[in-house]
Amino acid sequence: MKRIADSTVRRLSMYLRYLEDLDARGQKTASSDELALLCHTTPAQVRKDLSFFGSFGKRGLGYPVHDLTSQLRHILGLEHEWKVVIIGAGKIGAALANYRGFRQRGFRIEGVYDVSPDKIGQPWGEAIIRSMDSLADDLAGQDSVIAVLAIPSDDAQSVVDTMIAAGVRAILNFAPAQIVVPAHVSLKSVNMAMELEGLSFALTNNHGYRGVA
Amino acid sequence: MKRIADSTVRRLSMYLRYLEDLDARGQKTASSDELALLCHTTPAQVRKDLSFFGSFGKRGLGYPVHDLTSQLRHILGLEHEWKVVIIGAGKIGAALANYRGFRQRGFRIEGVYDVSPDKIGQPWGEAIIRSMDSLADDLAGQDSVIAVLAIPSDDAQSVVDTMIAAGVRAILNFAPAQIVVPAHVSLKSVNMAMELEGLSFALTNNHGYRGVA
DNA sequence: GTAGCTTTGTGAAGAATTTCACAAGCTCCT
DNA sequence: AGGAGCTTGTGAAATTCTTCACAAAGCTAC
Repeated sequence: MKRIADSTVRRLSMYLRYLEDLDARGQKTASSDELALLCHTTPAQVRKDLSFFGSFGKRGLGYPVHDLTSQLRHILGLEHEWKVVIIGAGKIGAALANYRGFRQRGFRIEGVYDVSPDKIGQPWGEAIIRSMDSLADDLAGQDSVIAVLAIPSDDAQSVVDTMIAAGVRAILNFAPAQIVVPAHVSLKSVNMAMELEGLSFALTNNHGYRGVA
Repeated sequence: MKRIADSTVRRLSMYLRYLEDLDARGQKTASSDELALLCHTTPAQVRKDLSFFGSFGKRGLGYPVHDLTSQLRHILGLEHEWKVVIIGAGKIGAALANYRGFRQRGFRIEGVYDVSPDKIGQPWGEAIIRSMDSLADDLAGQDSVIAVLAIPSDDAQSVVDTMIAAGVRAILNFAPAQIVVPAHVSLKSVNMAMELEGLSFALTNNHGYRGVA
C-alpha cells in the first residue's frame, strides 16, 4: 500500500467525527462538498483522501453516510477497543483520564502508572496508581495498547524505554522532550509550549499568516 | 516577507529549546549538523529554516549559540511576556495552568474564566474563577493575550465569539470541535482524540508508517 | 429510454516543502 | 601569508501534498 500522509489520517479522523453526527441525525448520504464544508477543506481533498482506500461513493449521489462511517472506522483501526494506559498520575494524566472524547471513541482507560513511590498504591479516581515495574506483567499478552506519557521531560526517555521493553508499541507523548523510539514503535508528540509559541509567532509576524484549525 | 510554513515555525521552536540548553551549559557555537542531530532533522533543513530570517552563522564555525538564542526568541516573538487566560476551569484547564513549560517560556497565566455560574467566584489555585462577562473589561487595553480554550465542544464556538468580541486575537483550542475565526485571529487546535486515532491507524496499518516525534 | 442534472474518481498540473550539492567564507596551522 | 579543513547559505532538483478539470456514472423526470 502507498504511504498515507499524516495530514490525510487527521482528515479521515475528522470526516469520521462529522459522519457520525450525520448518521446519528439519520442523514443517508453526504457529498464531498458537504463534508468539505463541515471540515473546512475542499471537495477534491475529501475525494482524494477517500480514494486512497477505495471508492465508497456513488456518482451523482454522494457517499452513503452509515456505510462510510464503518469503512472509516475500519481504516482507522477503530473497530475494536483500544486499551489506554496513562503513565504519570499528575494533573495532565488526570485531565486525560477525564477527557470525554477518549471513551466516546473506543479508547478505554485501563490503568494509571507512575514512577514516584509516594504515588504508587494511592487511589486515583476509580483506579489505583500502579508501579511501572508491574507494567510488563499487566500488559503480558495484551495486544492493542496505547500508552499516554504524561510525566516531566527529564524522565521521559527512560520511562519510554521501560514501556517499550514492556511491549508497548504506540505512545502519545505529552512531555516536551524529543523521544527516540525503535522503528516498530509509533510515537506522536503533543507539545503545548510549541503550540503557544506558534501563536506568538503568528501574532508577532502577522503578514497574512494564519493558524491551523 | 515570504510566508513561513507552520512546520518551519515548529522547528524554530525546537531549535530554541535545544539552544537554550546548550547556552546554559556554556557551549559557544553549534553547527547545523549538531542541531539537526538534537532535533531529529537534517542539517540542510536547519540551515534553510534559519536562512528565511537572516544569516546567523559563521562559515567553518557554526552558529553562535547565545546570539542565535536571542535571535530566535525575537523571531518567535518571545522577547516580552505573554498573558495567557484559561477559559474553562475544568480538569484540562487545571492541567494547563500547572504545566511547567508555559511559565518557563514566558507565558504567564493571568486568569481563569468559566461560563458555569456554579464555578464563578470559586477559588482555583491562587486565583478566583471569573465570569466570561468580565473578560472584555479585564482585557481592555491589554495587547499580548493568548486565550486557551478548555471547555466542552458544544459551547466552544459561542465562547470563541465572545472572546473575539472581548479583543482576543490568539486562541489555543483544546475542544474537539471545528472552530471558525475571522482572518485577523490566529487559532491552533490540539485534538487529543485525533492523535490517538492516528496511532490507531499506524498500529493497524503498519506498512512502514512512522509516527511523528 | 434518454435528456439533463449531479457527483464521484482520478490523471495531470500546480504549489509547497524538503533535500541536494557546491561555491563562498571563516579559522587554524605551519 | 597560504593552504587545508570545516561549515554556512542558497539556487536547483526532488519529493510530497493539494488543487484542477473532466470523463464516467448514477439518479430523476418525462
